Amino acid sequence: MRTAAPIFAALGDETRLSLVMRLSAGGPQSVGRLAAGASVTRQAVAKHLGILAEANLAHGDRAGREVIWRLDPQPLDEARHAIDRIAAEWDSALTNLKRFLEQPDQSTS
Amino acid sequence: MRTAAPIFAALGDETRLSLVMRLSAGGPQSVGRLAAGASVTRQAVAKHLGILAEANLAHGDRAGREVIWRLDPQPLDEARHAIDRIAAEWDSALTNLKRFLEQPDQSTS
DNA sequence: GTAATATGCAACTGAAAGGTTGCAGGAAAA
DNA sequence: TTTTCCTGCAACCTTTCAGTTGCATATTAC
Repeated sequence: MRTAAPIFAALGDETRLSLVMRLSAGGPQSVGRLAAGASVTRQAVAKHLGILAEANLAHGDRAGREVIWRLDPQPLDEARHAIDRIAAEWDSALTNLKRFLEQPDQSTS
Repeated sequence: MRTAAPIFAALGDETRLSLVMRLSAGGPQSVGRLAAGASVTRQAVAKHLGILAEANLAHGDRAGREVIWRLDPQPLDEARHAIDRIAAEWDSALTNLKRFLEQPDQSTS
């Protein structure tokens, strides 16, 4: 579960999240093409892609003189499961609290 | 959608993710109790709680001389929807690619 | 009232993150 | 073979972040 933190951290940057969105919507793309649509330099984009790769969220394959980057969906599942687990436990905690509050106090009988 | 990045960023720290997990599993707790189970100082925990509050993931209510912190589940939903959207578009991109590859080349006929 | 407990605020430090510029190297086009 | 294009590497700068220590404040307990 602690392994989910780096994934969230990788998604927790506006530029990187934008790259992930464009990779998911537009399919595999080269570094240059991704950089052309970004508001930062190509080197900054390359750095962000490297961070996504370290989180196993994406990887690039060389094709001639360009490198094509594509998403890697498994870590997304892990992140989603982490959120699901938090939400589920939180819901059950709320349910337990509600049950506790609604239960008549039996010590007064 | 860009609003999801701060939420991911808030979840992208091990200490904070651990706090979120404990709040979801153990229910509302005071700062001191959360700090007692953490590996960092109470002030560090307080800072992290403040960051979670800025991301609207949690909030604290004063109760006497302590402050009770509880989770705020709505932003979690937003984060989950962001992941769902990425995964959905990614799946459709894969499906389109597969369809393209499997389609017989009609220009050769 | 005094002591103990729980929290908040402020200043400081070290490290990491995001960004840039400049240059080098390899592949493709002329 | 030159020239152009795409990418990687390295150094540097600035800002942010995580964490700490020390002190002040408010509330409960004695």
